[in-house]
Amino acid sequence: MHANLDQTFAALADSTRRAMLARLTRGEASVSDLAKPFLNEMSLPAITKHLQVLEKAGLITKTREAQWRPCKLNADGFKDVAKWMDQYRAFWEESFERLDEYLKTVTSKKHTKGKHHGRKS
Amino acid sequence: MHANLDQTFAALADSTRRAMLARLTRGEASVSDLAKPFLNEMSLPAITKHLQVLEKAGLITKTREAQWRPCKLNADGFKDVAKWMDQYRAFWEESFERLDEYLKTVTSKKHTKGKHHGRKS
DNA sequence: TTTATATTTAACTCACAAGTTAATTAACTT
DNA sequence: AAGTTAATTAACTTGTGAGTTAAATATAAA
Repeated sequence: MHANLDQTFAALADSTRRAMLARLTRGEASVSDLAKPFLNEMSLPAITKHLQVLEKAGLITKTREAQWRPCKLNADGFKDVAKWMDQYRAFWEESFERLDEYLKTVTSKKHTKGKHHGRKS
Repeated sequence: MHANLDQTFAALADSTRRAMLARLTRGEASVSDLAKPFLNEMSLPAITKHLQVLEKAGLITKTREAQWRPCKLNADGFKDVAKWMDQYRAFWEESFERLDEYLKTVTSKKHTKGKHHGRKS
């Protein structure tokens, strides 16, 4: 099932779904595990739908274990996004450097280096 | 005008808008420049709306020059996405490495290294 | 001042995403 | 077999995103 970027970005455009992904960085979780933080805000079928969106977007995979459906992150979707982002990396990293240059001219205090995700000094 | 991730990802979930961003990597462009490739598929007001979405998402900025509105990429939106992606980088890069390991076990041919965007060997 | 070019706003339609409740399927437990 | 827990499906409502056409605004050129 090959997701396209439209689906993947659309899946990411929802904070509930992003929170679910964040939870999954700490390891596999069942649907009800993932649902727990949201059951005061929305119903279980809503959760099921969110997970279906994430799965079709290639961001998670769901397996079966007795009556549970363990979910885990799927690298495919993330890779697609990362690959797409790569064509813009030069642009926004350059803009970090412009900021650095700027700060050097207006600031006497030293500003911490390596703040920008440790990349490119 | 501070965009949130919901808006930014939603803006990216449309191939017309992504094509506009791609065009802008080659430099500033007016609304009608950006519209040109799409005018057989959609009207000019539709283009205007797409650009408004991109602007509110913090992905482009629009300025004024006579009757034109030159647009250019805005690093802010890209940084936000990149920052968010960073918390998953370890995960999907690790999965590249797992793939490397796997390929070593099933393949006798050498497979090219540094293919994965040159990162992490 | 009129006309042409560039872009936006207004008002509307249509499709679809996100939520709901009620009913259903699936596997385990007693 | 009956009951419990986990998750999904069905059917529906509602809000919003993406497109439309027609009209309005803004600047430049004649």
